[in-house]
Amino acid sequence: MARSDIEGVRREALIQAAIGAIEVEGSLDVTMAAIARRASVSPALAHHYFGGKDDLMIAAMRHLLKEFRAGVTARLRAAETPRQRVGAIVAGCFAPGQFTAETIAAWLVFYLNARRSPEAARLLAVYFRRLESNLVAALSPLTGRGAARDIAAAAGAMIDGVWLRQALTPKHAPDAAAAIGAVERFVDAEIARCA
Amino acid sequence: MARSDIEGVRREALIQAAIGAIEVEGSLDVTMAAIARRASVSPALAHHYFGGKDDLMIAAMRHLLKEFRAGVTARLRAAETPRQRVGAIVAGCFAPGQFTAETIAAWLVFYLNARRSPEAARLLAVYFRRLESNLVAALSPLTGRGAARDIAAAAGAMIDGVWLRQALTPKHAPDAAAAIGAVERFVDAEIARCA
DNA sequence: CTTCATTGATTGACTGATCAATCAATGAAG
DNA sequence: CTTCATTGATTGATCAGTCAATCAATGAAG
Repeated sequence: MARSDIEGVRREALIQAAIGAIEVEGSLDVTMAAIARRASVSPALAHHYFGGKDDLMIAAMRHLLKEFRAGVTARLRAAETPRQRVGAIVAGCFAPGQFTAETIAAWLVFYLNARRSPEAARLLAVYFRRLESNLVAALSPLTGRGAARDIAAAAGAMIDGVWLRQALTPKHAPDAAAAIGAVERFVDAEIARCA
Repeated sequence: MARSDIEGVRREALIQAAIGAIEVEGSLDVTMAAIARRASVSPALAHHYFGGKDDLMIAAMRHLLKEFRAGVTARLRAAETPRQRVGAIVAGCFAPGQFTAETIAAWLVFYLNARRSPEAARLLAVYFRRLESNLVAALSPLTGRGAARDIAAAAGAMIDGVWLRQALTPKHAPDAAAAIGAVERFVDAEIARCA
């Protein structure tokens, strides 16, 4: 492997290890040693590349955010009608990579962390704003701008709620189809109310 | 103060202090020293009454659960029609004591903790089961048992989602009326679908 | 093709701080 | 005098972060 690639590989491995450790532990209270062990490097190396634990956590969060956004935008590009665009966003929220108990637990951890870390709060705010403005844009042609805002807020809450419940019932495998169905039914009902 | 009351007073104070500390910190990673300081006692006393940190956390969680349940059952007793019973449950979820950013943060912390603590998971499971069965019982006369189950699950998810969003936007004070309105609109629409 | 200096990767050992938990001692109420 | 509440001091463990020292790859000079 070319030497210039090593840094990228290590950073990636450490970020994945951090997310994995957070998922398993259900808390940001994971040791650098545990993360480093997962990435098969020494704890010192994690500090070498990320400076400190906080920076690694922010990097891990940014990674999750980026993955999520990529899934949504890919689905949005394939959509043609406004209603399909709404469906694309909903489906993106329950994509196989996103809708697992472990990933959701990691999201929750980051949510809570945002209460303490301004940087984490800023990242999450950007994510929420993008998701909501995507939804509003997709809904506006169907319901008008004002109603679109209300529906987007409610649908967003419902999506988060389904996520949350899923994270807490590790007995059942996440049922993405049922989740999407519930949210879509809600959206359809709300659109009908505006027609 | 009678000597026999002291223990109860201290336990109560320590539980409240624990919840307060968790709310502020947004994590179970609060020190016994910080909790004890909030309760104006020494750290050693907290251990004396609760045995260990885990036990104190479980006690705090149990306390939150009990408060929540008391609010819902009080509202349920005042309801007369099935639809009113549904409304009572929804309103109970957004009661002033429950629907604050700090309390919600504490709930989230306990949620995540349930991934690690079997006792916490058991307590949460009881809470979920009760809430859902209350909802199903209230909805069944209106929609039939099968549909009631589906609607209860979706409404529960929506309630949790509204909670979650609220915990993450500490800028806005929680708007209980809007939250109740959104959930009730959803429930009404779902009931209408079954009529 | 060698040699060797440079640079980045990597680590083990260490440190200072923090924290849960313990315990023996104190003191007040009955 | 007995019992229980209460605490200060202490301990052992854990962890983030540091540092000086190796190791390995690259490339330039001869």
